[in-house]
Amino acid sequence: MSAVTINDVAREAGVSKKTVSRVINNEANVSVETRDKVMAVIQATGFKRNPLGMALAKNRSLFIALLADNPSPGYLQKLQKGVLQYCSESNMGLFLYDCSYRSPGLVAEIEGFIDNTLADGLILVPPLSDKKELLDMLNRRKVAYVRIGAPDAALGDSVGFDNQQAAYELTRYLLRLKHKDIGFVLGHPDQGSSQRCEAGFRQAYAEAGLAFPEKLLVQGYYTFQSGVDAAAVLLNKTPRPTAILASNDEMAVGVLYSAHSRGLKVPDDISVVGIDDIALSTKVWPNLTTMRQPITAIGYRAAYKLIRKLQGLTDESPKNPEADLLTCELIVRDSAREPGRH
Amino acid sequence: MSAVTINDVAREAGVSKKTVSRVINNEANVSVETRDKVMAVIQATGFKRNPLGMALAKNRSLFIALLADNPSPGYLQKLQKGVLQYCSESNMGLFLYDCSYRSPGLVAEIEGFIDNTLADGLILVPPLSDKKELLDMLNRRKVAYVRIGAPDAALGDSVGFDNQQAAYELTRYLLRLKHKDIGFVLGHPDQGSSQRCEAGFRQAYAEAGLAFPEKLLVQGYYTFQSGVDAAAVLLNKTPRPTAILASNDEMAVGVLYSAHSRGLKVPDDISVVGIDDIALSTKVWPNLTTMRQPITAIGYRAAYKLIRKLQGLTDESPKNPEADLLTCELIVRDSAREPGRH
DNA sequence: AAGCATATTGACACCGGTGTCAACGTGTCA
DNA sequence: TGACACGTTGACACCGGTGTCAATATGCTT
Repeated sequence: MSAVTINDVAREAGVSKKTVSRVINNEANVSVETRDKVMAVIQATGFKRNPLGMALAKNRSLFIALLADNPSPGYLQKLQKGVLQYCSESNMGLFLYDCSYRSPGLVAEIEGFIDNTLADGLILVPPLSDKKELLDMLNRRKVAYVRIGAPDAALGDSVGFDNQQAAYELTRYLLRLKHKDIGFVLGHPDQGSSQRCEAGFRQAYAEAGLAFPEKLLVQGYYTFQSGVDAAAVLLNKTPRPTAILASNDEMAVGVLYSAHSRGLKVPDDISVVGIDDIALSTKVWPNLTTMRQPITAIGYRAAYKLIRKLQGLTDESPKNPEADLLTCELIVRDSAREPGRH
Repeated sequence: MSAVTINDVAREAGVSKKTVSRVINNEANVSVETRDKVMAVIQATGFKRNPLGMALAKNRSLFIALLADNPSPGYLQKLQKGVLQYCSESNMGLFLYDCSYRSPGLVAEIEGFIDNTLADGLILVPPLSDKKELLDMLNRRKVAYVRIGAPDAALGDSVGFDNQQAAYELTRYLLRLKHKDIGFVLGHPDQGSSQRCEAGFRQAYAEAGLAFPEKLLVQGYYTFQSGVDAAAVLLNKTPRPTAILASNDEMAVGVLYSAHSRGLKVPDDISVVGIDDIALSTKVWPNLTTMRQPITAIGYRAAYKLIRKLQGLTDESPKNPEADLLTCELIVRDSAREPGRH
């Protein structure tokens, strides 16, 4: 029990505890001498303010939570890393909460979580970040949040990146490589990012003056297994597509797997590309060509926005809204090349 | 603000707030009528106890934390899942904290984290769970903890599985397949699990009456990259080993990668096996033969032990110490077979 | 020198619960 | 009937901080 309390410091320094409170909160109107005296005692005793006492008095805990279900583990991992990093830097505690997007009691469950922890801010990972009932509940209870995903003024603050742009550029890349029959694996139909990806595919085809291969559009769900399954469908088509573009890397790795298990060589027999650049993409063979999404940076930025908001500070870069829509980058590795070069 | 407080309930029910406190804590010596009356008001108002008030009064938060650095992301992911599951079930909040095992200020940093969050229990993931200075600090500050890893009476409670047994059985499996020249990739030299794996390898060789191939023992660090590097060394040996056993799956996948990039076919040209059975092992091609470690169950059990301890309850299975040393299981997939069957 | 604005400080109540202890009513035993 | 154990209940202080407001000291104006 190193439990030095504010009372101990006050007594030791010969001031009231309110004055000590003023010093530790850096409030104005404390004379220099008093401040120095109190600071000295704080140093000497190793006093640390009890966050629970503060939380109770201020009705504001110093905890935020990351709410996620688990579409692509690698995505979540990188996001979590960025969030955690800013939390550490700003001495905030980060709660973790796993929930199931499809659970009927989801909103009540999350409400219970908030009651249990009194987290005063939440970071919402897709597809949670698009769930209207959830956002309504948070607004009603005045719980601050930042959404990961596409900006939508009606839904509140968000940090994300431009899926459509990513899919567009990636498609253009494949078209430049002279692929004609490209198979597309969509993301989860409930998630907006999936539709934006599709729009990107179409946009690239339209600009190239080509007809979009509707038959080669297959539904996926952002999971590895859905990538495996989608590829199984695509690889049975005649003519077989010469390239497959998956809406995230987790699925692209599933496509890779599916191709391997049919004895197809990547990229000789078929090219495969994804979006995200998760750690997995450089652990599989061949390494995945992908659009890099700065996931960790997004997590960091989301935590930053949320915590600044809680502290009542404004975003330091209000003139710079694109800071919340990070850009992607094509990472060329070994899973795609020109077709028909056996 | 649904903020119904204990005072509101007390007033409404016409009793003192202490009595309400008794009811919500399920204390004895409350008459049935009083209890029912209070319960009714609680239901009607939707009262939820404020965990911060409780924490302050009882000097016991309802939060625990998972402390980890990040050797194998897939391992951590599964562990986290198990921990989170029990936390949800018991209404505990789970803080996450990433730290760097090698950081010189590690102990002070973690102490700061505890001061910020007042977590009253910690789950320590290897290699943190072997760090003597850290455990000393926690004991001094009376912070409860449960270690993930091998039991060691001197170090405190732990949950783990038997690495030596796993390595032993896996080696036997390869020997049964008639492999002679097996390459071994060790884990991180600072972690006890690594030494236990090595002991398992040797034990299997000794029992089979074979000389242990000292030259085929290579240092790894439990990371993907260290697996890649170790395999690069092993694959240059003459004669080349016909199988490589890595001390975890993350490294085994690295070995797989290394083999692929030299144009070797797995398992035709070389067999590769790992330990853990993380999600990654079924996402790579070919699927990894491995010893399954019930990682999620270990996380669950660790959270269980910790939280029971905090509640002052004893483990429900005291006569069953092996509940804390979970058993492993050989999972035969496609990355290993008899050698020389081109 | 009186009048006033401003800076500094502390007393006190309060945040939402829990621990201690005394007061009360009831039943049992001698 | 008195003594005593026991079950039930509430008054009050307390956990460790913060908000409000009044008290005091200081400097400036006129």
